[in-house]
Parts: sequence; structure tokens; C-alpha cells
Amino acid sequence: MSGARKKTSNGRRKTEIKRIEKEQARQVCFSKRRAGLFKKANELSLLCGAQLAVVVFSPSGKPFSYGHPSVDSILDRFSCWPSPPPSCLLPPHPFVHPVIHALCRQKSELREQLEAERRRKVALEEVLRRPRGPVADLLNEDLEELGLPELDKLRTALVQIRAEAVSRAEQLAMKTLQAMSTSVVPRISSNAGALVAAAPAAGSAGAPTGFAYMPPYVYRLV
Amino acid sequence: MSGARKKTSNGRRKTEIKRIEKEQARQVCFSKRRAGLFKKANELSLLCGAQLAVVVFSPSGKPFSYGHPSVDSILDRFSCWPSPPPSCLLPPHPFVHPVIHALCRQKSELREQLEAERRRKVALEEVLRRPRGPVADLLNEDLEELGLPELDKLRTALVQIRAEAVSRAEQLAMKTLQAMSTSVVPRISSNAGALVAAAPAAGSAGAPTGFAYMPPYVYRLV
DNA sequence: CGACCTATACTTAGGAT
DNA sequence: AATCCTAAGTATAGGTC
Repeated sequence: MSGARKKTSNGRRKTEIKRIEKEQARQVCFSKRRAGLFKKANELSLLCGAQLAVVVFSPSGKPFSYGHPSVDSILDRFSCWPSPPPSCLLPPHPFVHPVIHALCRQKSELREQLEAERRRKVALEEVLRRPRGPVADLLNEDLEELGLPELDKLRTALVQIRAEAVSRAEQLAMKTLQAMSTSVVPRISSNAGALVAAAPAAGSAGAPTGFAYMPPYVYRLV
Repeated sequence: MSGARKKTSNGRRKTEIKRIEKEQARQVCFSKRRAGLFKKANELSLLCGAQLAVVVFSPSGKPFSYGHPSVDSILDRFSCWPSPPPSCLLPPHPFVHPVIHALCRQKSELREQLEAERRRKVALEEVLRRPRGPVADLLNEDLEELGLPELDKLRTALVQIRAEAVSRAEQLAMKTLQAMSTSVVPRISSNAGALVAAAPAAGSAGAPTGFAYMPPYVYRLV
């Protein structure tokens, strides 16, 4: 009461769009601009009837999100979900929550890729069942059937193989010598265990506290 | 060029945040404000090092998104959540919506399966690329891994092959005196194109439709 | 962390190209 | 739809409580 508020005279200052180094200033800026971002998102959805979802992780790793329409309203209309999403690639339902929509799409794409990979793998295994290759072809043939040209190819291949074998043997010899004269090399230890939530960068570690879904323009981290 | 631009005199007007009824005006507004929203998002991520994802569906249904570092990486972070609440007596733990959680889990599982398949496929291709056969196997697949015993096996095999080859060469030399004909060894044709669709369904469970736990404080709103 | 304050930097409606 | 323009409406840096 008694304190007379100092007459504030500062106006907004020009700011470079570059990482704010001061820890606290960055956090304050984050809060303000996050609010601004969500407000903009809200206005966009209201003005244009757009569905949208915004997910933000604070520099300290806390999650915030905003979505329109609300997830709950979506769920009320889609209480049959989940389960195999019936048709995410089919005619998009007018009011599917964007995140769900995106996830379903991604899921479908992944499933397709997975099946494609499996098909390819089966084909490869089929091919693999038969020994193949320039040398193997020759070796698989009965030597009685080979002609001179083939024998020459075989000779060349064997010469090369011998060379490689000799090389490998030398390698082994070297290693053996080294092993006898070298102590144990320490492994690089991963510095796990730092559970402090102060990692602004990748911050994938940390223990995010989670987030709550909120009706439009009401948000708050608990 | 010739057209003199009419002196623009209109400034911004106050706008109620309410659905724009005029179709075209709404579309224009959407484009402008979407750009603005993404710009804000970008500034937020740069200034504060925050990770974020924005997904927007235009009134006409077209999807737009912006993410830092990427939309995908942000959505992936959901799949780690929530970690099962340690205890119901502990401080309230905001909660990811079940549907999104389930979808993210499924997506993660699919992605893992996909990566496993890809790794297997790469391994198969690697094997395929090299000659196969009793001898080639020793050399190619395990060259780096071969120990002395294996090298010895290899040597034995090579010696035998060499003997057989020499024998065969002598045979041929004899025959050459009698005839001048050479036989052609046909190459094994690859029977590609038969993509058998007999993918064995991986044992991994299908979509977990239920949710193992359901904290009492679901959806904490403020 | 918020809320409030002020002066300014930035965004953007409406129109034209 | 993208771009430019202008003027008015907003967001927000920096500060205080």
C-alpha cells in the first residue's frame, strides 16, 4: 500500500530472434509467447473454423498443448474408438481431432511400410535359399562338368580367396600379439542418471510431468 | 506498369473473433494467420529453444504443419507418456488422453517392428551380395570373425578344391587332344518376380484396446 | 511462476497488383 | 494464392508487485 509504484516507462524493445541466453529471461519469454501462440491458435480456429493442435515443450521439458475442438468433444462422437482405426485414409471425418488424424495416418503409413518390408524379406529369403555368387556357382557345379574357361575362373577366385585368407591370418596374428601386450580399454560410459529436468535442448530424458487436455483457451500445467 | 496504383488508404479494422462467413475472406484470413502462427511458433522455438509441433487443417481440409525439430519427433515424445503413475497418493499426474496414448503406442510398436524388419532385410541383402557355398561361407560372412580353427577348415577345403581342380585340368588336357569342343555352363537364372505373400504374422500383439491403468484424476482441468 | 503496466515493435484487415 | 501497401490493432520486452 505504502509503496508507490515506480512509474514504468519502458516500452517494448527490439529483439533479435535468437536464443535467449539468460535462463530466467528465456523462461519468462517462453511463458508470454506460449500464451500468445495459443491465443493466435484460438483466434485462427474461431475465425476460420480450422481444426488445429499445438504441442509445446518448455525449455525445461514441461509439455503444454492446445487443441480445437477439444479432445473430449471428439471422443463423445467417436466412443467406438480406438480399435483398428476403420478408415483413416478413407474420407476424412469432418471432426477428427488433428492429432488423432495425424497419428492414424502415420500409423497406416507405417503399417504399409512394414508389410512391404516383410514381403521383400520373404522374397529375399526365397532367393537366399539357393547358394549364389560367382564362386559359389562354380563350386556348386560338379567339377566334372566344368570346362577350361570355368576352371580358369575358379582358379582366379581361389587365388583371391587364398590371399584374403592369408591377410586374415596375419590380422589374427597381429591381434594376438596386441592382446598379449595391451591392457583393457575402458568403455565410454553413458552419463545416464542425470534426471534433473534442466535440459533445454534435446531434453528427451528428463521426467516430464505430463499434461492435461483443456478446453479451448484454458490451459494450465499442473 | 501503366496502371497507377490507387492510393491505398485502408488501415486495419477491428475484427470480432468470430467465424468469418464470407468463404473467400475466410480462406485469405486463414492463409495470413496460419503464416503468422507458424512464424510465432518459429520464434518461440528459436528464442526459447522449445520443441513444438503445430498441426492445422484448413477450412477446406488441407493439412499444414510446422515443427521444431520436426512434427514427428514431437508426436513421438507423446509415446513415452505417461509413465505409469508411481502411486495414487503422489501429486496428481496429468494424463495424456487415452486415445492419443494408445495410438502413439501402436505407432511406436509399428515403428520398432519396421526398423527390425529393415535391419533384417539389410542383413539379408548383405549376405546375398556375397558368394555363397561351403567355402565362400567361411570367407565372406565371417571373414572378420574367423578364428584360427575356421581358417584351418578353410585351408583344408581350399587344398582339396585345388586338388580336384588340378585333377580336372589334367582330365581336360587329355580330352583336348581328342576333341576341340567346349561345353557352356549355363548360369543359374534368378527366379525373381515371385513375391510370395505368405508373411507370417509377427507374434507381437495387436492393438491394445484397453488401458491398463486409469488414474482417478484423469483430465484435470483448471 | 503469475498479473499488471507502458511504450513500442509487430501483425494484419482490407484493398490493389 | 502470393505480394505490396497503409493504418490501426495487438503482442510483448522490460519492469514492478
